Amino acid sequence: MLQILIADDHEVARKGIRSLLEDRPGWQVCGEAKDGREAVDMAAQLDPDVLLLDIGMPNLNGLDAARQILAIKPDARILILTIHDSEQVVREVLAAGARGFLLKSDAGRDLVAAVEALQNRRTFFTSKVAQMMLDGYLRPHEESTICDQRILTPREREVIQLVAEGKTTKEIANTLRLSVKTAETHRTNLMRKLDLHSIADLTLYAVRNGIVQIY
Amino acid sequence: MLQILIADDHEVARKGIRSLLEDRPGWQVCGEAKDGREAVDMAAQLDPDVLLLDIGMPNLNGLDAARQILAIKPDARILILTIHDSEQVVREVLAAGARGFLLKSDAGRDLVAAVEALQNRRTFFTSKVAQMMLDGYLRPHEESTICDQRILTPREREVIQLVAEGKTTKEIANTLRLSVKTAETHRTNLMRKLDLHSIADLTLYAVRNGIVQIY
DNA sequence: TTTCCCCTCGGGGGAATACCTGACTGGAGC
DNA sequence: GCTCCAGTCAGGTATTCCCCCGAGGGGAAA
Repeated sequence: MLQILIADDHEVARKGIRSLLEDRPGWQVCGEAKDGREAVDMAAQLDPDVLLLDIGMPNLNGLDAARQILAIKPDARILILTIHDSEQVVREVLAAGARGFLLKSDAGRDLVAAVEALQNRRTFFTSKVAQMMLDGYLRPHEESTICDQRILTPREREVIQLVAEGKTTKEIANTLRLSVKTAETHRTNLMRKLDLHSIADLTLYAVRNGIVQIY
Repeated sequence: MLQILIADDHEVARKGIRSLLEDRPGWQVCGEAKDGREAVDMAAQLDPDVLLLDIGMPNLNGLDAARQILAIKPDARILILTIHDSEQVVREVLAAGARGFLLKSDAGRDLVAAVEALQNRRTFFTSKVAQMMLDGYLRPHEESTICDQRILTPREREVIQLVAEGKTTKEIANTLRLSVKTAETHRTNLMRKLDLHSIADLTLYAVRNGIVQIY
């Protein structure tokens, strides 16, 4: 039985995905997470075979969640679901180690095929993205904008997302199970690295770089 | 001689607009402002007949700038230039007292005609917007999202924009020529009105409601 | 006129931030 | 072995934020 975990912050999206999958014999949705952090925790507990992760989620976005999940479960096959399809996003998805990339607009048509591909340890990419990869595969990599991996460490990306979501240092420490001082240290390091000097600056940086979702 | 003031945060945009206008006999670009605040100051000093204001500008956006300019120069004719064309934006533009609305994508074709219309004390609206107004003119007004006029006072909108742009209280006080305490008061009032409790929350609110530009 | 509201400014105080120091652990890479 | 770095935690200090309080002027609306 193929165990599938769904992570999306919108319940309707989760239910919609579930409905597309659960009448399929041999497949079972073993859990639903409403953000990336829950997805990581549930992945550790439930050990799903395939994970469907939305990118734009509160607390921890889908890309960082994918990285964390693959660090503890290298065999997990991850399909990224998103509404965005820029080349930069695709690069980040691939760099995060995901096996598939599906636009939500294509999910109704292609979701079963995508999960089937991952089940058989193949990859799956939305047609538009597949074409994009063929067109621009050898183009020089531009600077990364979303969830920048070169500058920020994974922990720092987690912290900046929570900062930008309006959480206080104490809340961040609780969420990440850290001391307040450690959360402060990460925030300080972020500011030094990015040459920013206030919460508002960090928030704008996160918004501009897609680390948090606006809507 | 028709005196024209241009306000846009991008120099290339200002030069482009200027080039479209300055070979026209009887017209003169009397100044260029790089944000709304400069536009207000220059409008008071230069007393232009027609003002071309971009909406998305730092420090003070084009809509609030239009309101301030019309408060001190009721005869000024204002043309709003923007890349957005949602119905909500159009409503806000009209409510601000602008005489015209031109999409930047149409500027090359229609800018001269638009300024000509304002010169003759007529209005001008991008064709797409004109159609939109005909279609939906009598539809019930939805809640305002951009530069919300019902909840926030003009001063408060100025403050929240500066807060969300990462400025410190001291910088805000200097920009608005206020005491630090007054800037604090406005920030506090904003937080109470909006039920927000941190700079990051205010920033996200401003981003979500289009008070600041993200890109 | 009276009553609002907006704008302005101040005091005070507790909390949080910004920035510095130093230190320990563990893992990855040399 | 060693270095390097991410991650963890702590102390200290100056600054800023956040939220009370009060107060006065001015303009618009009742």
